[in-house]
Amino acid sequence: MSPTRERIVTATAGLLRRQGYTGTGVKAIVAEAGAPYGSLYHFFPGGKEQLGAEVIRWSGALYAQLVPAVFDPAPDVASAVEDFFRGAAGTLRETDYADACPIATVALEVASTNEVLREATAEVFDSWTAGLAARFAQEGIGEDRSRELALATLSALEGAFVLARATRTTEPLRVAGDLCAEAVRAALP
Amino acid sequence: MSPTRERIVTATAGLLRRQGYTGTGVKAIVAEAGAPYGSLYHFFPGGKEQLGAEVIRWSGALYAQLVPAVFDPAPDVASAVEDFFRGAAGTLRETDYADACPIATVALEVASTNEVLREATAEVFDSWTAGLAARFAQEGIGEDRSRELALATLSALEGAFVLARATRTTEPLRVAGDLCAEAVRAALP
DNA sequence: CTCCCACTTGATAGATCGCTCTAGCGCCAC
DNA sequence: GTGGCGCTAGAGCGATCTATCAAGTGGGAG
Repeated sequence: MSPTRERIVTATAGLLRRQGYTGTGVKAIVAEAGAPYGSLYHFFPGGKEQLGAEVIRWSGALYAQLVPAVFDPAPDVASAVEDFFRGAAGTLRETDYADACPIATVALEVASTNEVLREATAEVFDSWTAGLAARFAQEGIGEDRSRELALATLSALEGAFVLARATRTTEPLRVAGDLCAEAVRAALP
Repeated sequence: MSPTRERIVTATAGLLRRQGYTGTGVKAIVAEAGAPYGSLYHFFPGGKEQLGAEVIRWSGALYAQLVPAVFDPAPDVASAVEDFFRGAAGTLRETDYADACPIATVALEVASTNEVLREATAEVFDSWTAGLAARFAQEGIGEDRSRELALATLSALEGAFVLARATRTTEPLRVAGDLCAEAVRAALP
């Protein structure tokens, strides 16, 4: 793939994560990417919306890789959940509470205003849920219960991100992580 | 208070909830409020930012009233938590997945871009946390544990809103509500 | 070499952004 | 009636938004 196109995608991903969709201008994207203005419309003839949809899915796939990266080395699945929340807290602090979920801000913005982008965010959340549920099922938890735990864990994580970024504390991530880890532990056979 | 000023505040609250801060133009606000353009700047000389900060706090105070409204008639505090999530799910469905948290979208948008508005959202989240924690403490749960449960419950609720609006399902609210209610039940003396 | 096409470049269109400004309306005090 | 004032009313400013466009660059195929 063209390096320019790649730079546009990664630059947009960073901007969407921090400022959301409507808050990110095309001008800011090409400036951040160091790309000429016309190149963006060469690679993304659908404009900002097409670029946004692709970046949402790209960020979603990238973030999904964190699940095996954290769960594989963990001693058990419950402490993996704890590690996941703890790692997110660390990233948040290191980036001055900027880098949390790459798509949550956009998801809320577009949920009632842009069906194309809303579907992209829904796909990503579904894939994350499925990935997490598979991990739980792998430990012997029933399929339905695994899916419930995955949804609840993802909800707690996303919500903790909201509170943490607003209040500039990582406390929500700690207590939400403990709550989920405990629930997972209790569900283990 | 002037009825025009009040209409501007309520109209802005509705728009911020659905479309966020950057996605809501001043023109859209005055159109929705049926108010003349100049009136907005008469009542809010600080412009869009001042209006936004006031609306965040106003919506926060309004939403805080839901806690006693749901918790008072409930048989016990754990089922009150369940009722809260169930009620949110009902509202979400009735409004075509538009009306969830009145400030979450704005909170994520401004967390790294506007300190004035970020502080307003932080204040609201803090007040909600305190209100919820007081309810738990009232039932004999220790002060620290009450605060933890309040933070975790609020996190789960906010995150479930994100997933629910994106995927257009109320399932996240159900499982997150169950998780929190169970945790509260376990913490009761 | 020439031709071709993917890609770069930036000026610019047309719409919309937040905001300011002047003008005037309607009500109350005097 | 007259003056003052809270509020209404909307034209219009400069800036910024997304998107388009024509022109140009560069490298590989023939």
